Amino acid sequence: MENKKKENRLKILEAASKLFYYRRFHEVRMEEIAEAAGMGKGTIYEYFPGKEDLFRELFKYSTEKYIHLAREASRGQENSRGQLLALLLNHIDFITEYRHLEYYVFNLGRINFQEMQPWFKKKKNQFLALVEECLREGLRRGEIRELNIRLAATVFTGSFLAALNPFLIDVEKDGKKHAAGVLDLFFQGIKQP
Amino acid sequence: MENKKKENRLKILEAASKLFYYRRFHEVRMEEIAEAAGMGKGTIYEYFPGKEDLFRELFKYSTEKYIHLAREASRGQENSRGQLLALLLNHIDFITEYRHLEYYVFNLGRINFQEMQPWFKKKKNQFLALVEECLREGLRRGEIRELNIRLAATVFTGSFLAALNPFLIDVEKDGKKHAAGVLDLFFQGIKQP
Amino acid sequence: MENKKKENRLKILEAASKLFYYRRFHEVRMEEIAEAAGMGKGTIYEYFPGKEDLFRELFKYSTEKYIHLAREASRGQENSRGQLLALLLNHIDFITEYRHLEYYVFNLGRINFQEMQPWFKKKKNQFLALVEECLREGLRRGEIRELNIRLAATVFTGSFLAALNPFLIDVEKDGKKHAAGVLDLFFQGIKQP
Amino acid sequence: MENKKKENRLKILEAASKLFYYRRFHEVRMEEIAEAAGMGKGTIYEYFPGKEDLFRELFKYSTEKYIHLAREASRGQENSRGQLLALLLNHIDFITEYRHLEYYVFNLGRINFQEMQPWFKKKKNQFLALVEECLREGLRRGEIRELNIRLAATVFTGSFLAALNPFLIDVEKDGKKHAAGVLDLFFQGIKQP
DNA sequence: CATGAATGAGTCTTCATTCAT
DNA sequence: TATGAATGAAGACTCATTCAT
Repeated sequence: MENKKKENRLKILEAASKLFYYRRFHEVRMEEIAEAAGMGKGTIYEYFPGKEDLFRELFKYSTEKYIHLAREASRGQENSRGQLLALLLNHIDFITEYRHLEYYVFNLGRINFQEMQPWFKKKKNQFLALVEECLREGLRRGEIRELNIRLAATVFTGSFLAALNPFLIDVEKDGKKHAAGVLDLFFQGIKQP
Repeated sequence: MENKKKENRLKILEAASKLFYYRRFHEVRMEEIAEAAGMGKGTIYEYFPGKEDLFRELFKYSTEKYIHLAREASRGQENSRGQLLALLLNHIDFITEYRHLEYYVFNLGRINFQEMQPWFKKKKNQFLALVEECLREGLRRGEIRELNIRLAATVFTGSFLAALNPFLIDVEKDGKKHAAGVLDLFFQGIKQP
Repeated sequence: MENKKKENRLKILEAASKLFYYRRFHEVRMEEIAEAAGMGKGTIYEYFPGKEDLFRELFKYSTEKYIHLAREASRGQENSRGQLLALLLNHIDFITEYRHLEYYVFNLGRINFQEMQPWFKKKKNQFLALVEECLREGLRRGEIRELNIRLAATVFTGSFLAALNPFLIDVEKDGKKHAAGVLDLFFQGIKQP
Repeated sequence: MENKKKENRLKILEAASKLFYYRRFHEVRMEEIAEAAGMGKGTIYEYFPGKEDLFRELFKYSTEKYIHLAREASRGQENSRGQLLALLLNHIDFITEYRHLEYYVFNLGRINFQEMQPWFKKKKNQFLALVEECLREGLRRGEIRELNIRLAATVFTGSFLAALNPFLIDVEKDGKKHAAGVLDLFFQGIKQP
């Protein structure tokens, strides 16, 4: 029974995330979510107090999934280049396979979910710490020059976004093939040596 | 009369953009926008056919303003480093002073404004062309090594998106002071030479 | 305009009171009230914040109307018997003509409208004061024996209820013809002299 | 088994009557009633077909209880004054101890339970007959003057409704101490002899 | 028999939009 | 041209009721 409960909760989150990706909050009706989750309208309210709450839970769920997958990906790589490439490729996988979740992770922060700020800060630091760890080990192994680790981690993460932000490129078409290029740029810089 | 018309239109756009920054589309009522713009509810409909349209116009307005300001900023810089720094600083200024507009430029792309896709693509290319131009000149002057210009432009732009994404850093506090650091990293890369 | 506003408010109150008399709160839909008041559903919300508020306002409106009519009725009677009879007849008129309002005046007190208790107490005392005034004058004129005026006022008012409570008689059929009998009993008592 | 059935039915009625006293029909949820009765939501439906039915049964249950207690009270009194006082005191006891039931007996009549009208009329007459019996015996014994017995019974009953109507007095504080006063007034009248 | 998870009919309420002034 | 009172379509949410366990 406890299992059924968790399962249903997940069904709702997954259904909702897909619907919310293409349409904004007010464009998605609770009834649609229920239908997509294969249950009755009223049932959603057994699992979430309301639409707003469901939306916030989605935000949490997505962020945690992303960080979890990133951690898995970087594990089992031997050098920092491999680890960072793994993070890049994972990112592209995520925004392709879970593109409906990516929106929450990277863009919802700006919206005024006041009460979630502390939680969000924690998650952000968890992810940056992961990148920093890769860089720090690279430094130890002499793969990376002496530099501001936190800044580098931030910029690296930003380069991911460069690879995906619709203002810049079409991820689905060009994402994966650009990953190595992005990483090389990050490693080598653009300056004439 | 023609002037009054333009003035009112602008008043509405400015008022709306501020309200939409902190709250989502469905959280802002037309009446509020009217009030903030100093006019009656019905009057907005003299200038925009509806709420959705107003929102899209906001998108256009913001994007054009951003590109205009970026172009101005890069002008009058002598080397590519100066130009790129100018773009970075302009970006930070923009997201500080016009933070309520930035949202539209960099995040609304993902939302399915089907009919605006072509327009959006054009604008995106206008901006990337500006960055590419800076890089290409740097290349000509020997400041920059041989590389894939378009990719570099994309990554560069991504790097300063990194400088603002709330998932990563607190722009208001840390934005400006990181600009040079971000640029240096972009120029030098992270690899041990 | 100010006039139109008051007029509409009244239209709603009158329509609502009729509907609420025969059916309970949850049985009457806002849409019905609107229809009965000759306006659109949304318009009611321009005049009352919600259904509950409308209900409470109805309570106030009815009580005030009753007291107003009672005051008018007792005026212009020369002796206490005439005044009390006028009150009785007015009561019967009220519960016949405004039967839909009477419910609120005499029965809603028990329901937990906590925040209205002080207001309600004030109204109750206004009415009892009116009855007491009749009795006190009767006493002065020697029409009435020495007695506890407040108690007598209370019992007199209760006798009204006797004349109307559906647990006891059918007001519409038997109300008016019993009024004088009730009053005589009140004056003479039932005891064998 | 048959016993258990009755016991549960009573548990539900008692629980429901308490909840309905302070809140209106639509404010009390079946789940609450079930909880208060110490059973599951579904179980109530084993005993009552629905919420409305439960409410009507409550009405019957309360009315019958009241009449039963009144009958008991008037028994064993020697003169009509004693009997009427007993009825008054019983009424006050009832509305104090079973205040949650009183509502049904004296106020629900007005609500349009069409199909219950005949039943209700019968009960009403049963009670009035009880009061009339007291008066008739008083008349026989010469305690009471010649009068319209039915009217007197009605007014008497009304007089103690007065003793409880919240429009008039605060029963809990003032109820009992006024009983004798009310009765005296009823016996003596207010007229100067 | 007892239960409570699932359901969806039913209703309040909001708010973009209209239009008479 | 500007307005804001009136409107009703649309949707979140509640809760009586059902029924599989």
